[in-house]
Amino acid sequence: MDPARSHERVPIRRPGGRAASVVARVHQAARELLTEVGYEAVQLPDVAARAGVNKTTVYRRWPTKSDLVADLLLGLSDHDLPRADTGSLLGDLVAMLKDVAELLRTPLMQAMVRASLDGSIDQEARLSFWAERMHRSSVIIERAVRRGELPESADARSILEHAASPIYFRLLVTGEPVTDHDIGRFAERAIEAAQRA
Amino acid sequence: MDPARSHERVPIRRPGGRAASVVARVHQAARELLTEVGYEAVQLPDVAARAGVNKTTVYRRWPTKSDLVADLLLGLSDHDLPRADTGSLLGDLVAMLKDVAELLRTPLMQAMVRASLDGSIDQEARLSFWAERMHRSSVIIERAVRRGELPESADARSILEHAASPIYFRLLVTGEPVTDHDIGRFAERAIEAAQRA
DNA sequence: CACCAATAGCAACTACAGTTGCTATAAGAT
DNA sequence: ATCTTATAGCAACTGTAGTTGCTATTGGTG
Repeated sequence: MDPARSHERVPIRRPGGRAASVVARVHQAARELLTEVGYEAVQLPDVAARAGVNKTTVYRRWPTKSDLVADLLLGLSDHDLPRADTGSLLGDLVAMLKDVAELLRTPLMQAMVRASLDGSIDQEARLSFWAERMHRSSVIIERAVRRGELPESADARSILEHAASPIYFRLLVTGEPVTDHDIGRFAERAIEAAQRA
Repeated sequence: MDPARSHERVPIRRPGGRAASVVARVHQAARELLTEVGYEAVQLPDVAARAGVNKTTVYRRWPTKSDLVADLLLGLSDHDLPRADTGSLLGDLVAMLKDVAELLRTPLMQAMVRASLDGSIDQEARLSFWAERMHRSSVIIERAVRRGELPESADARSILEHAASPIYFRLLVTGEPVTDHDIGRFAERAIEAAQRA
């Protein structure tokens, strides 16, 4: 239909020049403030000020605090997940769970999870974010299957969820502490259940 | 030391007359608004208006929204926990988990859990609240032990946490749905693990 | 049935989060 | 180089959340 297909109709007008720098600085400022004063106390004008950016700029891109913080969550990239290869499923799993626990103890992460409760993230994005994260960690399971520690039928997603959810539960909901000993138990439990399947 | 021990020094001046009615009405108004517009959109002045109470009254008792909502959580009484006696551990557990899932799907409960993340509840109160809730549900486990379905050594708290945390995880964190089938699996898994202990 | 302390209502205020319309700038296209 | 469009900055404004000092009720006490 369109003869000049080379430059389509699609508004590819979304460069990464100045805009990118603004986004980066605002994100950074938000992360800092969140860890310093906590979600509740963070104010968009403050974020703007710290980012060295005008208030309006922030408001136009992120109408609410929730939106900004949720955006932060989605921007959480890998480099804080996979983890070392310890040689055993238990070792890998424990290492991963320790990371999870550490992350969940930070005000930043708590704020991000919270923001996602406000519906500032469309359901689809939220689901795919967590799916992606799970997927990244599933190397652990794949390795275990290759080693023969788990049956071929093992479902990575389910195992990881099984092992990790009590940590989320305690750290985010009840506020109870999670010890390394607990983590060991959670990991063992999940492994046993998976082997039985 | 104090001769007139009959009317101590303690400011027992905290009757339950008018004050109680105010508290009740504000709580009610808050609950309604939370379910209608969601945590983020609830504003203390609105709550006051709906409760037919002056703004100042609300602000003086609950300085922030978090405080009010957290208070709501602590006020969550039993009558929505124990549950029917189905005759089997699995049946009881599944019934309980279904209740949990249902509760967690309400904006009200989500708001309350969220507020507890803001540190508006002192850690002690938060812990004892959840401990109490767990304790209430532990009849299920006790009955199972009596029936011989579980060893004497069974730890109610641990079993309940094991079975329930994936539900919290999905409904509060990832946003994934929880089906009745999932609930059945969670319950079975927890029971098997407990029997093995 | 006065008295007293606690707490609710009222009213006036203020500070500042969030909005809006306009101008300036910088990136991409030609 | 020039034109165009998206996006940032600026400045002035507005609504209202949250505060404060004072008065009015109310419920317990002797």
